[in-house]
Amino acid sequence: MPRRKVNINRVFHALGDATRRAIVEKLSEGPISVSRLAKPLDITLAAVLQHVQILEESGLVHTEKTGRVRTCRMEPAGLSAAEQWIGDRRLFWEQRLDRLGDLLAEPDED
Amino acid sequence: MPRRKVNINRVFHALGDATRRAIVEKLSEGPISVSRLAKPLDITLAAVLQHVQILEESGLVHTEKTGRVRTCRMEPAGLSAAEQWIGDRRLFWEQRLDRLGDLLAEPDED
DNA sequence: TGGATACTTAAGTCAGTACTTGACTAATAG
DNA sequence: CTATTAGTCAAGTACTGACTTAAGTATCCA
Repeated sequence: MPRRKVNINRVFHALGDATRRAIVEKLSEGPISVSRLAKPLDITLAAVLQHVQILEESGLVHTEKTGRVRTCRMEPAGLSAAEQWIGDRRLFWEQRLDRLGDLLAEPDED
Repeated sequence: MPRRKVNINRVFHALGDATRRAIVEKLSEGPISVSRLAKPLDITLAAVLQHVQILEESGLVHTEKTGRVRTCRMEPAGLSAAEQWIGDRRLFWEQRLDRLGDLLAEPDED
């Protein structure tokens, strides 16, 4: 159950940034703190936090603070929403090709 | 075979814009001219053209000019690349859950 | 208690992006 | 041939978005 409603608009916007995709890649290996997320990235902790917030608002990521550490984890529903949007497009595309194929396959020569 | 190399970075960036996703939605129903693409959108033709160019550079869309009409069509490889990136993330996520499940499932077996 | 750690917040900078306008070219219909 | 249609190009503007710095809070450790 997602803790926050997924917004497809925000999800795609969030994934549009390479740094945020790098964060998602890291998070898909498992939960991790903000500062450990920041370590391999060449930007300040404050900047990483901003990215994390955007990811959280999109519904892709959930975070939780325990003591002074904020732990980030994937919220798979966000990615699923994006995947489904893409899948829907492919569905349209394939249905269209099917109809096209039907037309071309018509055995109506004489 | 894609006419242009797909760049995952550009693909996600292109999909990050709502207007461009609307264009992709329209194109997934079938090829269409730039001006017909522009009609339902509340922006100028020039702006639409700019979006189409970005989509083309990302490898999501292919366009071709015949006479004075430029026809745009989907290039499915672009969407597939994005879908695969997402799928890969989910794979990592699920593998992690599996390992976690294994640990939790058998406290005193063997 | 005091210093280090892990964020958090606010403000500001700067580049990139979406969009417009206006002038232009090329194809096509009357 | 002329008018219209369809797109193209080049500036220019306004806004957004990524990033930084700097100062602040809360927690943890010795």
